[in-house]
Amino acid sequence: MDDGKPPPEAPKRSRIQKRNRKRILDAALNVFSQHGYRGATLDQIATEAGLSKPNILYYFDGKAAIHVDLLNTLMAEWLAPLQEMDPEGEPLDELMRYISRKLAMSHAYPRESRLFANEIIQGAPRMGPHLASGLKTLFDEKCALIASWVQRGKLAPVDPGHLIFSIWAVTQHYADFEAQVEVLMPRKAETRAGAEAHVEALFRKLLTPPGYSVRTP
Amino acid sequence: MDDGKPPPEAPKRSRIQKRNRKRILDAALNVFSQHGYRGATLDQIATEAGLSKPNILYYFDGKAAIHVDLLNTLMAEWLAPLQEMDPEGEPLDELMRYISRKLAMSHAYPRESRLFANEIIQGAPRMGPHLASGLKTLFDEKCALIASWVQRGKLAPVDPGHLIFSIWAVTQHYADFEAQVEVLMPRKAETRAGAEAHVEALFRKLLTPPGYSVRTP
DNA sequence: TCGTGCCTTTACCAATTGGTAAAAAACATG
DNA sequence: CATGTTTTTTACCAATTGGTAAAGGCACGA
Repeated sequence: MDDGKPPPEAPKRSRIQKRNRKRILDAALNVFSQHGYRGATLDQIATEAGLSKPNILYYFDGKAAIHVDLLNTLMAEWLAPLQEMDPEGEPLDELMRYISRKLAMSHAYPRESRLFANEIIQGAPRMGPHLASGLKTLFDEKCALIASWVQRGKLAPVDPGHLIFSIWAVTQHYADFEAQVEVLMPRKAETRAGAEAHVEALFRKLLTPPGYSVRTP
Repeated sequence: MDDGKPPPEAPKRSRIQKRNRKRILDAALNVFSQHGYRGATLDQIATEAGLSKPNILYYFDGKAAIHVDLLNTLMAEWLAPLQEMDPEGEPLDELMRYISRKLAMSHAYPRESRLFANEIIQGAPRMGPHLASGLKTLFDEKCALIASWVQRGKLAPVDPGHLIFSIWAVTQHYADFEAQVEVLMPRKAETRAGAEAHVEALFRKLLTPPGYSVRTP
């Protein structure tokens, strides 16, 4: 695959460039995550960034380039928790820790979650290759790892792929459907703690292998 | 609330009107569900419907009206399974049946699911009232029902609100993130059966109360 | 045959879209 | 302060946007 951005080569950006690029990306994250690619406008991004439209096009090669930049950055950070699931660790602990980190990320970075959701809902037109290469590899690798854990009896029998899907679904739901959650469950502080407990219980019950240290003998 | 459309009064639409309105709504469902409200264009809807743009505006009072019509229709059908969860039935059966129906709907109506997802992700700007009134009432009612089931020991202790959220999240995920699922799990026929089994196991394990007819004594 | 009411098209609009050219301003550095 | 470079603004542009006005078509009963 081609890298749109050069991490090994020197980006050598001036102070001003770094500051303004960050402003633009932050504004674009707001706008893209709320309206999707086509629904977002450069004028809106410019206004939100406090810059003029031509000035934005001085820093980025067009609307698409901003979107791609956001998506690239996002993917790397987004997949880190899954990547760090340790084959050497205790299987149930590793999975529960992954779930917990994923849920925490949804709470901390709801805009990123919605940006990603928007792109996927629209059929991933600007991210298809990204998915098929990087994500697919990681997904398959971790599926195999989970399958081996199941085989060794360290986890209850479970379909690894669908397990990962349901983890993503449940955790990201709190970010992507925030508007709905807030209407239906207005007390915010409680919601977060409740979500954590619920998600923890949901997956612990699913994954705990039979006869694994029953709490009520 | 005000009704945009008159269900009690006679809609009295001609053959042609019924046919063309259906065409327009179907085309609009495609476009809105893929691009969100702002990303959708009347020209695109018109082309997909096989009609001219002014002709579309002969049947609907503008882009917003089409969107609202779709959303109204959607909400009614979308909530039916939850509505039909029977207070008199066997709790675990009722919930598992609801989950199964919800998953089936996501498979059968992915466009509707994505239309709804798009609207919520964007902060539900054209559906806030709808959520706060109709949905909230139903949600609270069913939460109370589930809570009473838990109280009677018919279900394992669970937060009803978060339970419903996780049911929505997991089931809708297969529709909303279809593009991702298809990349990561290419064999389609198996995916559907696997999803059903996984979701069933996930929630059955969560909800089955302690000592409820253990399969492996 | 002629209306008449429903449907469709043609020809427009003003506003907004992503994007450009080039001048002007700000900045850095000798 | 003079000079070259980086950044920002001004003034545009063609294409697309949602929407309108008005003229045509079309079926159908009197």
